[in-house]
Amino acid sequence: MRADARKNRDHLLAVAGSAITEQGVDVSLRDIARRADVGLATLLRHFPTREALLDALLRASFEELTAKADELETASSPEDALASWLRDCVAWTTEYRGVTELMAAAIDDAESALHAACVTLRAAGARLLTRAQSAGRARDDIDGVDLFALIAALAWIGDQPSLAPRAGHLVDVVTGAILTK
Amino acid sequence: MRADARKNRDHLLAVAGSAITEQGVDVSLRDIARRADVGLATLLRHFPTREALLDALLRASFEELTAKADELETASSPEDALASWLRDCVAWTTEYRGVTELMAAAIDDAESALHAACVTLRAAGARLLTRAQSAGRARDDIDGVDLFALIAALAWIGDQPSLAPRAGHLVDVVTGAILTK
DNA sequence: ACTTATGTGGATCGCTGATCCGAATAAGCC
DNA sequence: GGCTTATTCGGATCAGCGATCCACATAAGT
Repeated sequence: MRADARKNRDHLLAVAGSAITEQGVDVSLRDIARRADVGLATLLRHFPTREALLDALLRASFEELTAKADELETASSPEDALASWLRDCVAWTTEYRGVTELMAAAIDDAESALHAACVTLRAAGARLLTRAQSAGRARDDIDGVDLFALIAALAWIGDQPSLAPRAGHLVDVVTGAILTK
Repeated sequence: MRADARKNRDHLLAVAGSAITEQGVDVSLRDIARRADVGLATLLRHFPTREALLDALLRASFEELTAKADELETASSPEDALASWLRDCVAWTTEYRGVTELMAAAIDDAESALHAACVTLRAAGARLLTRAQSAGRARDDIDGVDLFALIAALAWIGDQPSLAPRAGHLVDVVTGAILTK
């Protein structure tokens, strides 16, 4: 990649990061380009879709969450690992308002740039769930997809200004429903 | 209201109903106007915003759900009433893909045309919850807002094509978390 | 310094919802 | 039935969106 292209790409990612943090993932791509002093076409060549931009922007976070799951798998009790990871996932999405929507859409659209990352994340959660179930610490009538749905739904609550204050408590309520006493 | 205006209004509501059922609440207003053989301006004069259109379209459903809550309050046991109403609410939203988003936004935007209906619905749920709590059948650490958030989140799951198949089961899971044994 | 392959961004397209205002028309009156 | 007037209508227009095209600028390799 040419040096100027690399510089534009990095700069765009940085600007997109702040713009999305401020305004949510639905921020106008034209605005991002303007704030980066770059033409809209340039932004769209580096990141052909909004999903591609978010994929580049969130890749590090995704890997972090997946790694965290792996770490918890050996470092904590099955129930603590699951509860803690669930909480981390929900907390993470609050940084990127609206990202839950895109992830839910990406999970069953193999063409989406975010698809792979979402599937990996879901698999990481499924491992923690299976482990807890094997230990008799989580109910057996849910699977990885259910877990992903519940996490996404709780994250969605965190995205709604009116409901966000309850998100933390409701994570506890749902966690209690997943874990067996 | 003039006869032609009334006719246009009713026709628009009917067309909007099918369009939204087919394509979700984000359907283009221009499309609705086209399908109703009417100018876009006419649609927008009758219903100045998408929320106003949905308010007119969903008013009957809202009243039905509220009435159902009132009826259940006397006709069923506290726990059955709550569980059944929760299920009804979630099932209802599946008819109007995307409506959950708008409701969550309307609940803390007093200017929204949907605001009043959402607040009333939330209050109806809160009454059922309080009754179950008084009977010792529901956990005491949640309130009407939490219940609304949970219902909305479950409805949101039902809106996501990839997660919708799990919605029914997850309603049971969450219901189990709300009710005490 | 020159050539070439790469990157850029203004212009444009089709779409969205919002608004304006001249034309059409229903309702009320004589 | 014919006239007047207040209401309603909808084509035209605007600013915004993401997507695409292509003449131009420029970095990289010789």
